[in-house]
Amino acid sequence: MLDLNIIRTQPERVRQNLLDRNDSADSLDSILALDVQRREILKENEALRALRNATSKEIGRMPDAAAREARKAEMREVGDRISQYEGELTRIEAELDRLTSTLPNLMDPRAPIGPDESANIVTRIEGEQKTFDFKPREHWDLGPALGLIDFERGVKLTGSRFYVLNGLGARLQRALIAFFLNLRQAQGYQEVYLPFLVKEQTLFAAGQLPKFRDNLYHDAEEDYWLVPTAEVPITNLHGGEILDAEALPRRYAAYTPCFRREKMSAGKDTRGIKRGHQFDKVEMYTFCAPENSEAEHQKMLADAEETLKRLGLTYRVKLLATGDTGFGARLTYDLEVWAPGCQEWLEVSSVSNVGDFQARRANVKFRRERGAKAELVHTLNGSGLALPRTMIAIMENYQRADGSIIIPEPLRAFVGADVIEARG
RNA sequence: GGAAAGGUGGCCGAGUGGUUUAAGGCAACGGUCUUGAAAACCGUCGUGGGGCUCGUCCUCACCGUGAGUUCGAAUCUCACCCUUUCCGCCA
Repeated sequence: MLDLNIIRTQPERVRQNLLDRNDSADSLDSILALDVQRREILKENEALRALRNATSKEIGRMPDAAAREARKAEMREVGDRISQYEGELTRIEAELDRLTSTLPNLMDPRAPIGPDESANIVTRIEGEQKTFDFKPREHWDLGPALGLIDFERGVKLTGSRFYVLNGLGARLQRALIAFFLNLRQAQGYQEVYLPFLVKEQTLFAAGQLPKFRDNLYHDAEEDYWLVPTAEVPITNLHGGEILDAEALPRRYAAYTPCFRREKMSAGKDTRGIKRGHQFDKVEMYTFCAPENSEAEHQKMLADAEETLKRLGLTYRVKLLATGDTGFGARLTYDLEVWAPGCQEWLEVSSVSNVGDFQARRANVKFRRERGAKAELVHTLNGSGLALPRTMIAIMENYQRADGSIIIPEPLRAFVGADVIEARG
């Protein structure tokens, strides 16, 4: 959520931001008009309420019954007018909320300006794209061949874009989760285990609702929503709280499955396990003071990169353009890992500084010192990492000519094997 | 799922229609006293919105949430949510 005061005082900045994001700026003028209306009515309504409060007190002290009744009649009329104004206010505020809650965050000026992903900038490539003396196979070929991935049975159980992991396939994923969480802990993130079902307000605070309703799974019976990322529950861990300055930064790491309807990317990446309706992820999340969010952003990016380095995977860092940056983010780096089988750079992490955007929606504040005014914190989130695509990268990068896959050293203890052997 | 009790500021807790401007206490913070500390005493001590004369200012809202009754609601009515205890069920 943007600060209404910024919308009011710097409307042109907000308008330009919407245009840079390749978003519509149509609602802006309505918002400004509603804001003026709201304050006019509020002012008059408050004057009436003040009058009624004062008069009601008088009535309580009046000894004369007739005079009392006359005053009551007057106040009945005032009450009617208050009701009218409040009906108006309710209507205006609902509309104002509806419109402002769909405005995206203001971009960091360092983000390249451009309408879509074509304007993203690759800032670095770390490592060499591996070469093979045979033609590397794609994971959708290798996985079933080694008995790691079973696409048919996933479809049988649920439908398209669901799959089953078997044996060492399942074990490899579990190993990655344990490896990630241990690394996060060493990097200063506290592990949390969270509900995978949340209520509507939790999704609103994280910025998923109302705008991205179509991409979420919802249980109508209980009015619960399946989390699309751990970012959603973590954002609300401190919802409505005022944190002590000494408690910041607060860094969390959580493993959760993520559920996405993928309505917005229907038809894209249907092959393999790159884009399912359910996938696992370890997420990093930080609450900090505003002046520290840039440093925390760099730390989180470095922490995510460290994961890929330890796994010996080649990756590149992208700075996302205005038109490709997520709704709540001010600045986002994507990490993309090289998959030599399908010959693609796969996004395994997205590391964003969200500023006070989610903190305002979730009402998370901190106090610099006793007696100081509570201020909104900044929040940051980053994948650390998405599991299926990391699995793809490992399978495709560590495959050998005979069809077997070497397990990267840091995972061996967790998997309990050094190699996934080809089947006879 | 059933029954009962409950939900008031950071915490405890009073408040059943108007002297409440949410009492009182605890904790915290500032001060006086003290060689220092404790004690005692004095003071400060919620969030959000709006206004202008921008202040140690005025005003509105908020006592789980939402409606309702009333000139006036923390207080009365209705619905819902949550917590605790007991019962049932269950990994």
